[in-house]
Amino acid sequence: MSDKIMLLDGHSLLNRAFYGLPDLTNAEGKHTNAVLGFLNIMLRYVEEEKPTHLLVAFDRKEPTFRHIKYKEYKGTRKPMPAELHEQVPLMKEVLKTMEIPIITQAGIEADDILGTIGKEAEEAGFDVAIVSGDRDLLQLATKKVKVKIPKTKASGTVTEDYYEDDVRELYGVSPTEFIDMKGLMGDTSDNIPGVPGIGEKTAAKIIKEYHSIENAYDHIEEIKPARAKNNLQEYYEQAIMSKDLATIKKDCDLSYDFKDAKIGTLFTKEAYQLFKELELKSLFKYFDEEEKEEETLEVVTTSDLGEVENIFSSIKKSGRAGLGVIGVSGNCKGISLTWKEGSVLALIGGFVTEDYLKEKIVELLKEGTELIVLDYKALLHFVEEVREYESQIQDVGIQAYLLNPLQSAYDYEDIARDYLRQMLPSRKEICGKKAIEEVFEAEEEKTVQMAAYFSYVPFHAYPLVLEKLKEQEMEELYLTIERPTVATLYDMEKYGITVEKDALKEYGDQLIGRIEELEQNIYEKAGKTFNINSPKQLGVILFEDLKMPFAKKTKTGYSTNADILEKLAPDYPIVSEILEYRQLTKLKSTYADGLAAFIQDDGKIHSIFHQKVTATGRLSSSDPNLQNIPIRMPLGRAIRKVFVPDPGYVFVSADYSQIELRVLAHMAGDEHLIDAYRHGEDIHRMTASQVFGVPFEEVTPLLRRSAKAVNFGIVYGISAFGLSQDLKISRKEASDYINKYFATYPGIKTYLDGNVAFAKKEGYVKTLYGRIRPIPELSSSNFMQRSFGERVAMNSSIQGTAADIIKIAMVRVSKRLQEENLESRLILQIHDELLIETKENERKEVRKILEEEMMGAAQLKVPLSIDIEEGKTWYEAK
DNA sequence: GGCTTCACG
DNA sequence: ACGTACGTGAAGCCG
Repeated sequence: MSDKIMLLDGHSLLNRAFYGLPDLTNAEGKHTNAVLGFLNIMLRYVEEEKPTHLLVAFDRKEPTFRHIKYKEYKGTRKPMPAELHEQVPLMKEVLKTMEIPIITQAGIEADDILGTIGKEAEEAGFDVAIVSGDRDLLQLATKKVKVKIPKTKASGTVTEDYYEDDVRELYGVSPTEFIDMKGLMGDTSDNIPGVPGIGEKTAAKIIKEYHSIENAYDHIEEIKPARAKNNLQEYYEQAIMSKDLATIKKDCDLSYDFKDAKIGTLFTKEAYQLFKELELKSLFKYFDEEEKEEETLEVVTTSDLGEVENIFSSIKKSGRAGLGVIGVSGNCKGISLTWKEGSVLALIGGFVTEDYLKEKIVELLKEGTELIVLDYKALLHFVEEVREYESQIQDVGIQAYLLNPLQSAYDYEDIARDYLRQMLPSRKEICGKKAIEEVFEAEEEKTVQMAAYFSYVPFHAYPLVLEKLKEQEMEELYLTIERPTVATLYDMEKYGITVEKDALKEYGDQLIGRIEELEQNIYEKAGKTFNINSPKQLGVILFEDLKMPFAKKTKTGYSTNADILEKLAPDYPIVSEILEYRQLTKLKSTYADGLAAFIQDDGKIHSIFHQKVTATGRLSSSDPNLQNIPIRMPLGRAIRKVFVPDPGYVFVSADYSQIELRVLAHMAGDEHLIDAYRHGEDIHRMTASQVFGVPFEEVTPLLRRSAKAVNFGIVYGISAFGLSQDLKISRKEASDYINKYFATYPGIKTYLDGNVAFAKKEGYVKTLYGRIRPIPELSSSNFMQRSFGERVAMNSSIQGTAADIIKIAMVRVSKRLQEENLESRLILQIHDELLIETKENERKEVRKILEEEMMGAAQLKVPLSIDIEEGKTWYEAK
């Protein structure tokens, strides 16, 4: 069997892959989708074609186009997006590690390289396969040279293979005649002019008959139709030039050696290292264990009590240990400890009881050991007593979140990847959906490894993470705000909030009747039954069956959201009923039924508060989300009546008044806005008065509402379009409002612009307390993404600073409650609001604490102000 | 699992 | 010309 060489068109394939795959980046923000796509195509073909030799041709530098002068002349040359551009050198590096030769040569384009090597390889007796995303390469097909064109589709990559005969079959001409055809018909995408008036049909007909432009010209009188004849006569020189432009050279002077193209292992150690760095996990399967050098941790799992005690005393001596708790929230299956290079202890099952483990952990802390964990709050759920030693506990998960809040997770495999540059199998990969015990029974070895990672990773990552935290000046933020917040959240989770189950059930039942009534009315008016909950079906009913006008937006169908339906409601009674139906079913499914499912045996809901989720530093809540309980509409608001305090307690709630605008006033240092707040003005009315040029007393409710929307818009990163949508006014008007606003508060404009400029330069924005939010979108080549990045830059330091202040307030309030030995406790945080379950006789004291600690949480250039309310239910306390 | 919609700040 | 307000989580539909 003869040797087979596969020649790849580097830029063309990268290009294909880039546009065929969704964006993908590694932890450092390097874009990798084109590289991955390229490799997937290449490896698949290596598998299918089994070539003995492989090489890749690249253009010299930029993706030079074949006919660059025309491109530039016409100004149609699109620059390569930066996200793709940066992947070109990366791709070359990858190929180098796989020992695949790259051929580039000054002044010679990639397809000429492919043409030349293809021909020379054929002459040397190789079977040849040329891979490119560019159909122009078809002219290189012969009986022995196959051209492969991959097509990246959503369903996967489909390939078209062309030998000489396949080209003939498809176009009716030979590959070389294909060039002549192009010379006649031209190619707008390549800016080959061709002959005016001759398209694909005519060109094919002429070349089929005369086989070349020159020969056709010799028989010019015979050419039909007349238009083609005349134009060919007139544009003959242009046709010849076009043909020349379209011709891929096969006689370039290249220096290369087929020997270098001989395929080696491909999957070298170096390649594995690089793939690891790029986080191309899906390619790991190609490597042998040898290249992976997956170091398994040496883990001690002793069943000798004496040995365990010995180890604990050497941990105490070392002063620091990584600690992992294995199990789910409080239900501990074991722990692992890492206390020096290469020493890991996993204690799972066997003689170790939960109480024994808890005791040992507290003992370590008592003797001054610093414990490094991935999730301090989880540790608290296991051993609450550790809170007394908070200064000795480091939460690497939170530290990693502060360094990059954009990640989706901060599990051990994430920290190991980002800071230790190790790709560890995740818990999910090891256990799947199974419970730990189950896996432990079947695969003890693996479980022990995983357990070890839980302490190994934080222990080894901590020094690195801490150093970066210091570099970024966020250590204080961590020590004074984030770490103390952990125990506060733990308390809120543990206390929970009582929900009256029966009352909730009744609330839900009372919705059913009306929902069914609406359902029947809607079916009747629609003339048929359908699933009202399906936006797709609903869209068809409204905009096709009932022929309602301007079915405006669409992506996967008609848009049927509340904004659109509200516009239709006045003219179509069915739409009002749909809106009401939507409202009621939301209340029923998400709140009535949804909340009921979370009520525990103690009659309470213990939702989870997340500290490592949001990009801005806010908290989030889940299972269930108690931060989005209805309040805006009366019927929804009523659900708050089922949230009640323990007997002998009341709810006291305190919310910051316009904290984000006040933060903005402070950070921007705008004199006018600061003055307004210092005088305790109604800020929206004030804004209306100044922006619309009306005396303060004469501001109408409508004007005030508009001004309020503008104030909101400013905080969100104002855009004329967004404001116009919100106020249902024209873009022009919205734009006028914005301009007037900035004229009124020039300091705000300067600040926002400065913030965007800073973000563009540094790649992130900062809050008042030093929290960062990276904004990778700002360097995107996509207009939409970049604009988004600008809005984010304007919003994040405001939202983030407000979040910082509220966290400070939470910690201060909790501390006061504890210090003063009160029985009242903080049970919820809803972004700008704190809810305190307050002992009846502590109401006065609690109000005082809230005022002092919330208002005193930050010293801004404007006062912080809060509103306090209280009641026997959450409904009343608001 | 992605998309839509909608509840909150 | 591009097609959006910022930040979340949950439910239901549908390929």
